[in-house]
Parts: sequence; C-alpha cells; structure tokens
Amino acid sequence: MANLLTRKLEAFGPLPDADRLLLDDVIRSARAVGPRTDLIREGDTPSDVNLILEGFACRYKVLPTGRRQIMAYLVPGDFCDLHVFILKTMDHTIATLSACTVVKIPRARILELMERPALARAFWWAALVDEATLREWLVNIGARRSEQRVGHLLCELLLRLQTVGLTNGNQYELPITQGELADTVSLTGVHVNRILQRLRASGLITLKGKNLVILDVERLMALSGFNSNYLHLAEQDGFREQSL
Amino acid sequence: MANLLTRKLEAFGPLPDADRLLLDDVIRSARAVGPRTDLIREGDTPSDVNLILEGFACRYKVLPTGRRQIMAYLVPGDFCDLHVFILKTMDHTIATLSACTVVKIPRARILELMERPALARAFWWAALVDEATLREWLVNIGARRSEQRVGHLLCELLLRLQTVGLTNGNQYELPITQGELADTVSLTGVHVNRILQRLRASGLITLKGKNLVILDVERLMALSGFNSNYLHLAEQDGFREQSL
DNA sequence: CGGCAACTTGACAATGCTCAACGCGGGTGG
DNA sequence: CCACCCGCGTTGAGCATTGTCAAGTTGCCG
Repeated sequence: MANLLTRKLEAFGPLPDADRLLLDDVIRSARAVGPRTDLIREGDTPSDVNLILEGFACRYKVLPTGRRQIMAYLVPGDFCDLHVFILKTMDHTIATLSACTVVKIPRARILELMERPALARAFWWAALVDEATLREWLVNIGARRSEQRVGHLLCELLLRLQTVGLTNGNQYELPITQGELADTVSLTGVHVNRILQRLRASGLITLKGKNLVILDVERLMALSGFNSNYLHLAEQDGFREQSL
Repeated sequence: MANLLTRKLEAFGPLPDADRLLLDDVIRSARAVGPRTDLIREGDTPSDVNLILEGFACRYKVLPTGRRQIMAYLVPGDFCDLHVFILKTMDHTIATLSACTVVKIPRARILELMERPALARAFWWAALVDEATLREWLVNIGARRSEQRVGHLLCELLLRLQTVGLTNGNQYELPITQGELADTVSLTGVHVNRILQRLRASGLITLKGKNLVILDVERLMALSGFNSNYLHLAEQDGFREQSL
C-alpha cells in the first residue's frame, strides 16, 4: 500500500498487479516545487501531465479587478490536466499552494497507460470525479451560507485525504492560509477568519497553524449539508466490471 | 449544414463525410418533452445518453433548504451525460427548462461512434469544454458582481447558440424565466429583475418575453469581463490533427 | 532579535435578500 | 367567447450578511 497513486485509483476499483507495477514506475522521477509557484499558466500549451505526490496545489483564475478565484484543490494523487490531449491552450492556471512534490508524466507515457483497460477506466473515473467535485463547489459557493461553505470544504478534504491515507483519525494537515481559503469559498479573508472562530467556538473544529482536527464530523457534515455521493467512492455495484 | 449535432462537433474541427452520415442517423428518433420535466434524477443509473436537439435544459441540485442551484445549461447539440459509462449513479438531476426535443442514444450506439477517431476526439472535446464552462461559471458566481454575472451568461449563450446557428445577429431566444436565471447566477429573482432593468436602461440589451437582443456586444462583454477562451472555439493549430 | 506575513478584532458601509403588494398576460374551463 | 386564475414580472421599504478599512497582535523565518 505504498504507492499513493495506486491507492487513489483503487478507490474506484482494484487494479491488476501488472498495472500497479506500471504505476510504481511512473512516480519515480519526482521533483520538489516551492510553495506559491505556478506549474502551468493560462495560455500555455503543455505537453506533459502533472501529478501531485505531496502538498496542495490548485486551479485558479485572476480577474482584471485582481480578485482571484480558486476552482479546485489538487491533493496528493490528483492529476493536473488530462485535458492536454485535446484542448490546445490552458484556460486557467495551476499553482502550488504549499511546497509540493510533483511528477511530470510525458504524453506518450500516459497513452501507454491508457492502453490498459483497468487503468483507462480509472483515469476516466478520476476525471469524472473531478468534474463532479467542481459541480459541488459551484453549489457550495452559489447556494450555501458562509459557515456551511467552509464546513463543506473541510469535510470534503477529510474524505479525499482519507482515500490516500493522509489523515490521522479526523485530523489532517491543511497547508493553506485563511486568505487562500477565502479565495476558494468566495469570501474575504476577514470573514473566513470570523467563521473559523465560530466553528471553533461551537466545538466543531480545532485549527492551530496548519493542523486541523474535526472534533465532531457528524455534526459538521450535518451543519454543512455534506453528502459524499459526488465523490463516487465505493459504489457497490457490478457496473464497473462492464466494458468501457 | 442541416444536422445540428454535426455543426456543434465541427466547431472543434471538420469531420469525415462518413462520420457525418452516422451522426445524421443518430438523431432520427427524437421525442418531445414538455417544459420543467426531469430527464434523469439524482440517484438514477441511466443506461442511455440524452442529446438535446431543441430547447433549453439544465443540470441542477436542490438543497434541503429548498434552494436550487443550476449548474449548467444544455442547449441544442449538447450531450447530457457521457459520464454514464463510468459512474454508476447520477449525483445531480437533469431537467428541461423549456419544451425540448431530445434523443435517447443507447450505450452501444455511443460505443460504436467512439470507435471513429474523429468522433471520439470530438466527444472528448465536447466533454472538456463542458468542464471548462463549469469552471467559468464558478468564477462567475464566485468572483463577479451581480451585473457582470448575468451579462457574462448572456454573452456565453450568444456564442454557444451561434455555433449551432440559433442566433439571428445578436439576437436569440432565451426561453427561461427570471427565477430560473436567478437560480443560475445565484441571486434572487427580485434582484435579477432589477439587474435586467439596469442593463436595459444602459442600452445594452432588450428583453421582451423570450426574445433577447444584445444591443452592444462589445460593451456588454467588456462590462462582464467576458473572454471566450474557455469555450475553445476555433483554436487555430495543428494540435488536433495529432493522435489521441 | 528583527521583520514580515498571517491572523485577529472593531466600526462602518453596501450589496443583495426578504417580505409584501400589484399589474400583466396567457391559458383554461365554464 | 369571456372570465377567472395563476405564474411571471415589477416595484418599494427595511434588513442582514458580508465587504471594506484600519489598526493591533502573533508567530515564524532568517
């Protein structure tokens, strides 16, 4: 259970041993990237796919006003841009938030992996879950009040980090500033701060430095209107055995 | 230039004549669906792919509070759910807004079409553009002020409807109530109404009944911070000739 | 130990929401 | 064919959530 990528992809379904070995090989050549560093910029035409192995990265756009909107968090095991194969230019920027370990996978390598049916399905699944997550974020920002917004985000991260083994009970590392959180949930830094105070005062969370503890997961999920169905984890069915 | 689906997919790149004929065949068996009718519900496990031929449909979720968030508009030429092949259960609902003409395409039929390289690429492109649009909506709702939000939406629809030939100059049919618009841009119906007044008063649009005219496209785009790059139309490049 | 970034807190402003009432228009049933 | 009715659009008044500005504190890194 060493390989993070394998672990993530197997959240969808088990992989043949041969495929696992391929994945082990893919993540050999990792490189370190500092915090707050753009990996791919809007307008670029990248030729490789980036995979996050350690740390938090994000997708974002900046408006003429200077307002930045973060559209996705990329956590260990997440691909940055499988789009590369079809769309020519990036319509948004991808950057690290914390210090990260990143692997650059060449197009050709991805195409090789895609020839393996189980891997191809798993990649599809990952891409579709990313899209479902994006939809949920739209709902989060569009329809929930501020306290629910940040609560919902914290719940989502708990589950996502759990599947790659980066939680310790209901506790995980959140290497992100309140300002970045604000750009994510579409509030101001000041207001995010006040909301975190409230969540602390309600006995729902503890957040000291980068260390987050969710004290009462059930209550936080209820408060936030969190329903994990959009992550499509552990769907008990025979469907995925069917052909692509 | 009769087939709407062909027209939409060729916004990405030209298709072989043989593929066009296949597409002509696909859209033969259309059916009419009334307005405000669910096509697929959250929790369903659909086995077909729906394609919109006429009218407006949408993706949405409803929260416990009763608040509805619309996450996407589906206009003629749009597929509802290519996800079907990987994810078991729907995590959101798809419904018509206006009266629609819809085609149900069986899984097997889609798989057939996907064997044609040019069509497979075009389907991928359509899916990726849908995702890019979703990201732009997140930015729209998260980072733009109310007047820009509705302006941006109107600009997007102009371009999308243009590619399927459903505009008449800078004029098109918007078969949607102000309440539905509100659920889309995450405002209240009352406030959307006031914004439309302002846009009218500024000489930017005309909206009588379902008939929208954008009087000054450039100014509306500038006001809304609209940049069409995320629609990935007409990318002049040799990239798409490359292999998938 | 100094400095800078992140966090915290307070006072005030404004954008957008709620509630409420009314007009208009198209569809339906008598 | 007319009348009614309901949904949609419109407008007003007051309110609440969240943003802005500003100043002070904490804590980490060099």
